[in-house]
Amino acid sequence: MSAKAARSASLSDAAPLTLSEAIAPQVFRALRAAIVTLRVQPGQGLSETDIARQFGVSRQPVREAFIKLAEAGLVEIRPQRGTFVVPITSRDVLNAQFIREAIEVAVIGELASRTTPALIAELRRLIDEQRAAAASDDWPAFLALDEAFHRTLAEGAGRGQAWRTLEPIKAQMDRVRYLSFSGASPLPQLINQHAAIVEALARRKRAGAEAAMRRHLREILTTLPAIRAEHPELFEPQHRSPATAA
Amino acid sequence: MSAKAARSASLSDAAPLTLSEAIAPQVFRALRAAIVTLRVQPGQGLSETDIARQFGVSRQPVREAFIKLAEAGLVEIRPQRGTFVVPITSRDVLNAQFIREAIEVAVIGELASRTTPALIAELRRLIDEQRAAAASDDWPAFLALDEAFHRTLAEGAGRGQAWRTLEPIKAQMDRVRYLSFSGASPLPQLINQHAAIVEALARRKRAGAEAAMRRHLREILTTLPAIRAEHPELFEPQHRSPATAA
DNA sequence: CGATCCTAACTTGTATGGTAGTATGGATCA
DNA sequence: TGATCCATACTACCATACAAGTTAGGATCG
Repeated sequence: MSAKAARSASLSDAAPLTLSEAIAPQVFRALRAAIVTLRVQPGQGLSETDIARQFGVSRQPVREAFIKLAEAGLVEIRPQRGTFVVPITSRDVLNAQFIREAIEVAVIGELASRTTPALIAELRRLIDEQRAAAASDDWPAFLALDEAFHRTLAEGAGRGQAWRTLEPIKAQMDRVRYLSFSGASPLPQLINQHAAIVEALARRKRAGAEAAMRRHLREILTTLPAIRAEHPELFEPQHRSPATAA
Repeated sequence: MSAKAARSASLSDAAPLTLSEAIAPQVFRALRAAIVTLRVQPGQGLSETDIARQFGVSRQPVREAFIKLAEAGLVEIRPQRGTFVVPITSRDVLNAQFIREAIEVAVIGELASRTTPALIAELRRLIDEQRAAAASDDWPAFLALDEAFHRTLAEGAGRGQAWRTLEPIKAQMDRVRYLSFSGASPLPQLINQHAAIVEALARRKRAGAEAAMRRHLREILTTLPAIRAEHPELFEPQHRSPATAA
């Protein structure tokens, strides 16, 4: 059909699009997942008409999904020109990390003085499951369990709302995290950091819990350069390397 | 025309709706301003058709504005039922305050070690203007200058992006701040807090600057109960006073 | 051969029509 | 008098049509 450049072959692979829910949010989630898992790569153009055809719906819900993706900073809508997946930029990743660290450290600080044995047990159960996922090298499962771990912390502190506002910001980091499965951060190390956080919480050591969380969340700062070096085509072009051009 | 309950008489008062920009964001900003300044009050219903008529546009851009308002937590879209301005809830205000404090304290902490004389001068200039606004009891001008003060801090720390992500969250607090003009927090006190922050920054006292910012941002926590008592109709009904329900 | 202009095929933005679902008010019946 | 049922008038959501603008490519002219 389209003689244009690389178009994603199939976005609606695992997209049954139930009718019990509005279409627009379903399309949004499907596209976000496709972007975060890099099935559609930075720089690629997304056409409302094209995506609508793939999902078998009209342009309207697709358009609304595009707007939400743009607010999350995953695509850029250029009026009358096109919509494009934005490249990963160190600037955006670092900014997302900064915001996430500020909020999650504050959450863990509050939680240290109001933690309950039930919560500690729940967190330890999640860590056990993470060890199981690591043992079978199931990276997607670990990502989901990691997400559950941090969300449980936020909800335990009564800050579930804060976690929800964090989600669009986290999306900026998720593409990098998805690339980390190549082994940038060994899973046992991440899991041990989780364990250290829970240990400090169990002993109600506020400063210790905050420091442990900070160390954990700064892991991405050390892995980012390696990932960028490994996949330069996914990142924005380097500022100015004097000896590269055509 | 409409025999329904109280409809806002005129939303398009100061809404020329320039053609050089897309309509949807303009409608969004106009509606947000109307909600934040309480020209449309909590509980009030907003109809796509009605608003579209008032602005002289179609329903589509109005719908997109509604979606963005819903993401900011200012309205609630109930499918096939209607869109309603959500009441102010202590829970949401407290949550917004929590997130804002976490981020702004982190920003001021970073800024303490990288501040410049030019930035300090700029901040002091803003404080002078705030004193002038206070002297003439110009509350809207003070609100704008307060916003500029905090934004300048964030941009000075190289965290302008963080400030932008904070904006939709701040909207939750803005309705309360708008009500504060009745004198909940005396302006000189707020300005002195600003001055204390800048003073700590100028002396590069990181802990002091963080503490001063924390004190400043927690001001709303003390004024909130009074404002709620003064305008109970703008807030959600009280949770459960033990002597009312079954 | 080279630069310029113009046409045609895209893009997003907006307007309008139609559909499914919900709330409301009045008529009907016990 | 009271409760129940039903028709009507809303609502948000989706589909489709149109408009405004941009870009790419080919024809034309120098």
